[in-house]
Amino acid sequence: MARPREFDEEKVLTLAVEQFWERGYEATSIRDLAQAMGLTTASVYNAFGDKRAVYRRALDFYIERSFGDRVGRFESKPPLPAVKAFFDEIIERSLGDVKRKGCMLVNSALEVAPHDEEFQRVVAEVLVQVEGFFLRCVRRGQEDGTISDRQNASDLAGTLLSTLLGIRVLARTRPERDLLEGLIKPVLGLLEPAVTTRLVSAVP
Amino acid sequence: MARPREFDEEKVLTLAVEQFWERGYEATSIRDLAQAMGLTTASVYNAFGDKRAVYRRALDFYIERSFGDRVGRFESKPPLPAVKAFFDEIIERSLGDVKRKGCMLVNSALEVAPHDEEFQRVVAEVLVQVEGFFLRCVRRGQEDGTISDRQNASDLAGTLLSTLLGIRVLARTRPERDLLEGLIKPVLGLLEPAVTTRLVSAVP
DNA sequence: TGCGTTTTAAATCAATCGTTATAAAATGTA
DNA sequence: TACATTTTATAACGATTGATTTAAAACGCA
Repeated sequence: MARPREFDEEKVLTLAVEQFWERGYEATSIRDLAQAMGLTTASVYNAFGDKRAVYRRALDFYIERSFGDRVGRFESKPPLPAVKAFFDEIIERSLGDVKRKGCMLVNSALEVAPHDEEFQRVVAEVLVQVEGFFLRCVRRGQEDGTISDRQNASDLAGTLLSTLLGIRVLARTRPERDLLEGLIKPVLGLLEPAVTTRLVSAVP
Repeated sequence: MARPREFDEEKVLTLAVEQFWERGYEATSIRDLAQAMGLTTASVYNAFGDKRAVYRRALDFYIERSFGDRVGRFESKPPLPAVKAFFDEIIERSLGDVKRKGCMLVNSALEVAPHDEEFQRVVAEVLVQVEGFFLRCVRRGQEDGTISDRQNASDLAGTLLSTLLGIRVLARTRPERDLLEGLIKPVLGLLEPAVTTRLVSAVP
């Protein structure tokens, strides 16, 4: 019926993600983008619409790739190891981030979302999902006694979420292993059941 | 000797901060900037150099105004109340941020610093200073017994720093009081001395 | 009151911005 | 094989970008 596309949409979207992720929205021109995707500007506009639409698709693609499977992958583990493994992976990813791209969701939360309602909604939804993952972990752990119940589960989930975001920002300018691995220790200690409390009731 | 400036440097820098803070570096054109500062583009270039130089001066001005006095203001308080008051103020500032500008230092940590060595150094230095403030608070508290010593002081300082950055990011898309005030509770709980431990040693 | 100097204002520079025509190339279907 | 349709490549659109030029305006000092 018509001339077929010469490119694979997933492939060029991966390249678009790479470009926007590294340089951000404003600092990436359509020509930068087209070159990174291996397309002409005409093809970009024909296939995706305008620049904002490409960014939208790229961000969705990034979110799907970064949060879609990961949550499920950790949720099969016991609660405390799940949280620990989650942060271990984030720290390793941050330390291995030679180009200092950080997390594209955090980047768009600061550059794009504040001036664009739609992106604000998208980012907020993902943050709610991540918070939900933490909340389910904490609840499960508090029920089976593997996570301390001295603190409210919702509060703890919020603490974990803000810690995650904090690491992502901090690693952007100070990707130091000691700093990142050190700061996570007290947070994980917060989750561990208090042995001292058991000792008290065991003494008499 | 020559024609005097018609503007006050501090005043126009305050306006430049406002513009860069709200829109970021890339999304702010020289004409946006000049208009916000109430100057012509020629005056901007004559007085400051190029766009990057204006941003540099604006960021320095912001840092001085935001971190310069604040640290000293809290450091006169007892350690735990100092940390608590610091976060209370950050939360109130975040919730009152109608324009969702967030923290200009965090913004530049993500938009400018990754692609500019000089700004990377500037941002990193401020983060080290804030970490130092937290570290001094924790150390003082651990010495006089008002802050728990179950966790390493450096680790705790890192946790507080990442929590601060996390709040700044989170509030940008989800400025919800319950969320922010909730997440800070476990972090402060982390600092409080453990009453149970004292009970254990008091029993025999 | 001029002189030297700097800041202003206005216009303009080439380059790049996001976006779109135009027409050739490439397909399935008739 | 010719037609209808879509994707390509190339070029160009007006607008805006960061930055500069030119000349008038405004001072201190001689």
